[in-house]
Amino acid sequence: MRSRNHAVYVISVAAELAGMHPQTLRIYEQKGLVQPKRTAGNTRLYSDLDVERLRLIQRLTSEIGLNLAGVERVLHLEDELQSARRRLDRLEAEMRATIAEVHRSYRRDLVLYRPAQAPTLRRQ
Amino acid sequence: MRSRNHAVYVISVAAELAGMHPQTLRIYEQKGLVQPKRTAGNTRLYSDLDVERLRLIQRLTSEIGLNLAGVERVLHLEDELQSARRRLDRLEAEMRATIAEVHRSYRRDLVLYRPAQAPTLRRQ
DNA sequence: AGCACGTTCACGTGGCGTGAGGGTCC
DNA sequence: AGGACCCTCACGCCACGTGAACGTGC
Repeated sequence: MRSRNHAVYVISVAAELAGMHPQTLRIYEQKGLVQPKRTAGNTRLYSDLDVERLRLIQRLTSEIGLNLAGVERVLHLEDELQSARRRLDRLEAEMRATIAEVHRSYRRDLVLYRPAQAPTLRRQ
Repeated sequence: MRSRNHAVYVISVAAELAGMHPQTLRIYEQKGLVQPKRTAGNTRLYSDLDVERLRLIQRLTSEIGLNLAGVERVLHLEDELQSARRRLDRLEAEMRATIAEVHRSYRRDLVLYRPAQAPTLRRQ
């Protein structure tokens, strides 16, 4: 599965996979929308991730009707939104954990009022 | 300050305030980007909020180069992002409050181990 | 009665996709 | 040596802004 994610394609293949004209891919690179690697001989190499990104751009332009400035902006905003939502989820989990931790700490405190039983209760 | 927020403008004035052509404003309304009120005689009335929105659209199109589909999408995404960030802030505050509440509840529980003092400690 | 509003249509410009021409690499 | 890559230029189409024409409201 590692090797599959590292498959690379020359521009004609990548264009076919994304359903686009090869020249279009060159324009997209020029505008900074995709950054394929290059061989020593300057040939573009598109990864699966690059192709996926191309398909996303394809959707944004043809279905939604964005121009390239819009694609750039929307991709950036969607990244931000996704990261904000991830932070939200993480914070929620953290909140539950912290509250549980507070409960646990008080339970430890409580046993101090019954010193005779403390040793047995305290193990783990 | 209440009345200032309810100022309204006919299309020529609103267009001037936003630095746009009146016809452009009609197109934007047709595309759903702004929704000015109407008089009984069908004349458009733009509020300060409408004008502000027009200025924002102006920035997105002229400075950033979005087309109208992009403006619509970006405005929507920015709304979502803002609401996600607000939720994040609220959740943070709520988290602090909840943890404080847990602490307080345990402090009440603790006094139960000293029934003689409980009545006085319990008030409030 | 006149001016600014309403709508619809037409034109110009610019962004974007597509193709051709010519050079280079495998 | 041939085919696919590289780049640049040119053409065509469509979106958008702007203006004109014509009717309506204040």
